[in-house]
Amino acid sequence: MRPDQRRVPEGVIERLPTYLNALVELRQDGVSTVASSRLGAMTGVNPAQLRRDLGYFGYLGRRGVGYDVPGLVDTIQRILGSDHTHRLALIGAGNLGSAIARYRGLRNHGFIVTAVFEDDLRKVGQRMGDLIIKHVDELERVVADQRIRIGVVAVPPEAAQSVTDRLVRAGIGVILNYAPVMVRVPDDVVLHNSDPVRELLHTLYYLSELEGVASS
Amino acid sequence: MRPDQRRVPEGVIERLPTYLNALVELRQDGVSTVASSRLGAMTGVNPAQLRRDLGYFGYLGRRGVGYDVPGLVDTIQRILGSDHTHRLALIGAGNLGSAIARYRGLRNHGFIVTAVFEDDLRKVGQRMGDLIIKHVDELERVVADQRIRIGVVAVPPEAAQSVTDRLVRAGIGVILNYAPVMVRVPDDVVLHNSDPVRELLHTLYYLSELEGVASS
DNA sequence: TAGATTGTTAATCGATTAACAATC
DNA sequence: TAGATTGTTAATCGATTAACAATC
Repeated sequence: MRPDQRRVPEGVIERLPTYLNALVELRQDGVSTVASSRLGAMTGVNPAQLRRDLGYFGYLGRRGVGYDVPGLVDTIQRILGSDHTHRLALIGAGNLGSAIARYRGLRNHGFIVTAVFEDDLRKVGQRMGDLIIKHVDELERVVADQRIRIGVVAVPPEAAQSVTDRLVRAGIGVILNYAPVMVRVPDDVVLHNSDPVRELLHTLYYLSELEGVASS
Repeated sequence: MRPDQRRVPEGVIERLPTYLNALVELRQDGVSTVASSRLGAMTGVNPAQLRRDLGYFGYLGRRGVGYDVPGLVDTIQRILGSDHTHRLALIGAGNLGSAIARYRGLRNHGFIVTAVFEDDLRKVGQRMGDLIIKHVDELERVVADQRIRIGVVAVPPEAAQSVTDRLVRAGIGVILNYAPVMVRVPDDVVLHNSDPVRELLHTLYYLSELEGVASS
């Protein structure tokens, strides 16, 4: 088993987008080469770990010099798959949906919302940015026609599971769920439940700890 | 050092909200007692790990019986600090801000948005739910008056760091940042950067892997 | 060449899991 | 009591870090 075929730990994959952010920043500033110590300081990662992480993908720095910034940007984008554009289907044209559609970070990383779906007939047919809001019944057809592989769920909690099931049936590969319920998907679909409450509860613990709240 | 004074690993804290969700569900269904095997199956956590996690807080189940559902709900809420209500300051009254203010999950877990701030004078003075949108210049005063300790940043990326700095100066303890930039805070402030793009990039990797895209 | 920084080995650390005596 | 399930020990696993020879 060659090193670049070894299974890559999930922690490594989670750190790649962080590296990418820092590297894009460096590239904008015209920096052509970066040492693991500097990139580590920028991202809060131990330099040894950073070198090891990059090693998983067989990416080579130059001893005594460091890593080539543009080259590493390209490499990480290729590893993550963000070196080409991805079409997103957005389900839910409420406040959250509008916020997502408008989100600049998405376009910068090659994500383009190419279809928006809604249940509410008053919204169907209206514009959202360059797109016309479609009825959710068209979901399967449009997803297939446009060969969309990523779905973003931004509907009320009651509707989240049924929308998710439709996306799965339509053959989508990745679902990002922003509804405040956990949804379930088959094993072959990649799911990310984004629950702000869970994040808040999690940080809350550290708040109490910081303030030294007695537990008795 | 007694076991309940040992430092609790971060992974444990991250799992607590998941346990809490499942337990609340069980409680709604009138289940009074649950074994680690069942709760583990519901949450995707190994039963042994679950028992160990609860052990960190000195919480005791009953051998041969399991864990008391309402008791465990109370205990986890107390550990996380969600056994009493928390006031939130929301900064940014755009689409994202509106979505957050309306988010039901928050109120269910004791989080109440009690102040909304905006930069845009056209929005200042308007209503959002029961609240009047305030100008961001009032932030420090209102946060101090209402003794708010949690701030949620939902402003455009350019404004995120300066808003964060104001929150820090106002003495806030926890900041949830939903703007698509990393912001920096002093060590004594708990920060959570919620970057949807990072989540997307991360899931994207698994999509390519699933589809067996060749890397050469 | 001399200085810098990598790639990688070995050591450390911590988290996860299996197993089982204790006990409800 | 017999069956069930905990709390906890010991074993495993994997990730992180320090250290340094290789090398630009």
